[in-house]
Amino acid sequence: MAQRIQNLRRAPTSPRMASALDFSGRRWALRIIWELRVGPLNFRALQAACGRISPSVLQRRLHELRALQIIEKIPRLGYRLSTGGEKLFQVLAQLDKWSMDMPDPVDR
Amino acid sequence: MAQRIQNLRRAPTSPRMASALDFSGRRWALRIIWELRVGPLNFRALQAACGRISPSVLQRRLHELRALQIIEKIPRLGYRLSTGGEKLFQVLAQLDKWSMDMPDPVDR
DNA sequence: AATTAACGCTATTAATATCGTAGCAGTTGT
DNA sequence: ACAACTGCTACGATATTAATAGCGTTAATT
Repeated sequence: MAQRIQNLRRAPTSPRMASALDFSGRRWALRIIWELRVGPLNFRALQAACGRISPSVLQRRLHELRALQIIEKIPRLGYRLSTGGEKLFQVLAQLDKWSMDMPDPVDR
Repeated sequence: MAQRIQNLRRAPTSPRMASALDFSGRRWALRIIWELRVGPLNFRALQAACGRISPSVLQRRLHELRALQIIEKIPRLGYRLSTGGEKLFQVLAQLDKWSMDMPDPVDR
């Protein structure tokens, strides 16, 4: 019963938030945004910046990020954050601050 | 050369931020935190709140989230956000705002 | 006290995602 | 012409997640 009351009070997760969280849960998705924070990077530079991302996944994420209009492709410079992407970066900047006094990482 | 200069200027991603991003990239990780925003939920309620998470993954994430001290287990109420978890929730609240004028979701 | 229901969680196999490597076709620079 | 670099694809191996069933325990109901 206490459970039932709690569920009634709970505002359900919006579909947009659900898909934002879903997308964030795909590997490397947020990292790619983070690596683009300072300026545009091309495919191979982005690959190097991420460390150990495989090119196939990078390619998938870049498509997805473009579909979400978070990044855009520039003819000779590679990829850069869009206006909406910059806003999302602000969120990650908060995460960066949070991570500073975060406990030690946990393996998979 | 322009690339080289850019790399020099770029502050490299800190190890903590890297692992925070890595963890965020595990499926359902952020969603679980989000579902705990209003109050504690037990295992099965969390499972229902997330929609289609499998119990084995939920169990893994709960362990990981506890190791990161983001959530804590309470004897009869289930799981709730810790103090650090609440801070992380603030970050997700920003993401929620961002998601409101986000383009339509993208399939896998 | 007995029964029922809910609980947290594990086990198992199938489906899917990601990795790691090699390499191709096009462009750029020498 | 040539070499180096580019974005990107193909491929088989590995890792992660899904989906379902169900076990042992606890709590509530009768």
